[in-house]
Amino acid sequence: MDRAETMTPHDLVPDAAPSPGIDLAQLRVRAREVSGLLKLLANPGRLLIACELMDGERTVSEIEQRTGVRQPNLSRDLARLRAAGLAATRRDGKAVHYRLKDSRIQLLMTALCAAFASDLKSSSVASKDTLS
Amino acid sequence: MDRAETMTPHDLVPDAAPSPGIDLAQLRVRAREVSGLLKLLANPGRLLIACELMDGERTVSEIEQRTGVRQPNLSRDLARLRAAGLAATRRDGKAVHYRLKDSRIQLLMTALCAAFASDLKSSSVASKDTLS
DNA sequence: TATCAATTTTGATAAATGATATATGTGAGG
DNA sequence: CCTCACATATATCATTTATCAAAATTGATA
Repeated sequence: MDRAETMTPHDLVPDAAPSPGIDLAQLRVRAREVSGLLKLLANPGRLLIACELMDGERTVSEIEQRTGVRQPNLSRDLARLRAAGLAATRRDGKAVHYRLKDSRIQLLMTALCAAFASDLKSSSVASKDTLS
Repeated sequence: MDRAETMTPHDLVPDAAPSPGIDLAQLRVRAREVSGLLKLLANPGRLLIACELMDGERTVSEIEQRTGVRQPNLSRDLARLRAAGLAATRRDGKAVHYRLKDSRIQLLMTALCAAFASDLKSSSVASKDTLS
């Protein structure tokens, strides 16, 4: 296929780090943990769930309606978020309210918004997952 | 098991959005695309690879040495990054140099650094993946 | 050709996913 | 108290996808 196709001359890309002062050390050391967090968001359904929770507390049924993720799968995904310490719950009668608990996921979601917000140059990064 | 166990009173968590002005609309609309990008980083090896490329251009062998990802797997992961339009290559004799191409992955990596940099309260988000 | 660098392929195993069925837990009425 | 309906949780299963290691392949240089 197209192995090393682009072949751009190096001169066009200064070899320096793009963002000068960022500290990658923690990321390297905790690569497992970080990638685990990313994996939780690396699914269209769970990403939509996270979007919902960014708006504040939401009931399971509310999330189901608004994301289209089917209830059993939704419940499973919410359980995953809880197990990872990213979400917490509160029961009010029959309904269970979910909310985000961990600040890192909020930082991350905010960064994602910044990266994709007014980003018209949509790339080819795609996924084959369906939506539950 | 422990269904809705935490039961924290709602009062402790104001229902308002944590970050006021962020625009989740794009994230929702492009959930597939975004989760596809996240999936690429949602693996310890690939995350380490991305860390390397944040520092600038790197040869495949350099990345192999520094990340410990075995060469055939490394090559496949780099190919994924290329296919997603996130990385570009330049050949110099036998060596192929990789570099990051897309600004979104850089924003994302920077955000990850910010989220995990001086974050001592390590959570239980973990992954079972090994390192290639 | 011999050799080193990088890529692709293959096969085995594990994990995620989506669908469906079933169970639990809670409040409302009888 | 008992049962029903509703909200949520869990179990299970078939299918897809990701993972890693090992082997075979291509590319470039000496």
